Amino acid sequence: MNSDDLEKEKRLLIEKMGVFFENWDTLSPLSSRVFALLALSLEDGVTFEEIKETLGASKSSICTNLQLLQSKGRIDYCTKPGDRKRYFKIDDQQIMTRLDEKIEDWKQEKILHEKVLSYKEKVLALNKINIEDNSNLKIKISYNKHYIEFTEAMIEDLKKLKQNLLDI
Amino acid sequence: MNSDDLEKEKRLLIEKMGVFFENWDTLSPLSSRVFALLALSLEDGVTFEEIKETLGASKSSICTNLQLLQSKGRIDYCTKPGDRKRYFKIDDQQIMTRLDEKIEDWKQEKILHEKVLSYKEKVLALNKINIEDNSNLKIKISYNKHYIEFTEAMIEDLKKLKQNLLDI
DNA sequence: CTTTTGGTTCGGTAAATACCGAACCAATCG
DNA sequence: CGATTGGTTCGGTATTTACCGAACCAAAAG
Repeated sequence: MNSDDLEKEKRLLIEKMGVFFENWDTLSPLSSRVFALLALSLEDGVTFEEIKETLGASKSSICTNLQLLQSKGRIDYCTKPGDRKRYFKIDDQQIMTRLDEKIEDWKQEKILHEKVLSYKEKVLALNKINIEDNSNLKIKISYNKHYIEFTEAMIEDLKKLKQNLLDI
Repeated sequence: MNSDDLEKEKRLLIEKMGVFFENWDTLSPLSSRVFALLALSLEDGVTFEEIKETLGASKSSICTNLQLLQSKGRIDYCTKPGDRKRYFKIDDQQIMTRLDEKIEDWKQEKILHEKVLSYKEKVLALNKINIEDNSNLKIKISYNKHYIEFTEAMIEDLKKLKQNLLDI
């Protein structure tokens, strides 16, 4: 295993992670590869120029995608005294940020399903349908309620995982 | 609350759920609204024609998106004896399917981070860097390891949630 | 105060995605 | 059998998204 092989492995990994994160975190292809590149770095940060060169993209695209990733809380940068360059790196908080986003998403899903349930109950009331008379309906409604419970459990689990991470 | 108000509430909900599921489950706008419509139905299924009319989309678009949702395991249909129409409905298994997909995603994320760690260790080895000499590096590497543990915990939690759902 | 460096902004193009209409097929009906 | 119903397929267009180049700005160096 020499330096060349490692460079190849790096490029391969950037590509693999790139494809994965595109869907996983809904990033543009380039954003995703920038993120991957930073995740692989052992330095204190990677410069604009180096990112541009390794990914072979234009200055402007790199810039926009760096801004995008920063605004999403996925990366940030630091500077070194007497050096105007920015050293981009993965945001230390990014996992937390993403966990918080996931929690928000599940909360949203829960709220929506509560609204679905409430809508269905209104329909039943308006049409004077007794749920007990129709086992199919009964199953549907109880399924809804179960799903809401499921989202609650999911949210609780995510909160616990978050707390575990904070405790490290 | 009359029938008209309910119809309005339904359309509003379809729109809200539509927007949400587009990102949540990476569906096309129309797919997402079809899914929402089916989720709100109290009947045993909704016909092609009714979906088309409520969503005001073309026959072909409805068709393609119904196929897409079926291939993703999000919806399916049943037929009624002596009736050629298909009655589309939410797939009973869809939550399971989605949970399984989530588990697969986290497994993938775990694998990728293991590869990142392995890559980093190779870089250190090649450059004969002792991690103990550099607290920054040490933190980075241990962060990686913690993250892998985190993905494991996440996967376990998801599996438990899945089992709970199966037990209902 | 000109030049260079590091990065941003904006207008435009290329590519991907979502949707549509028309032609089509297969099953049923008259 | 031809007509109708229920749904599919395919070619094309509109919209969105991703990216680029060129002009630009601000800080520092010469």
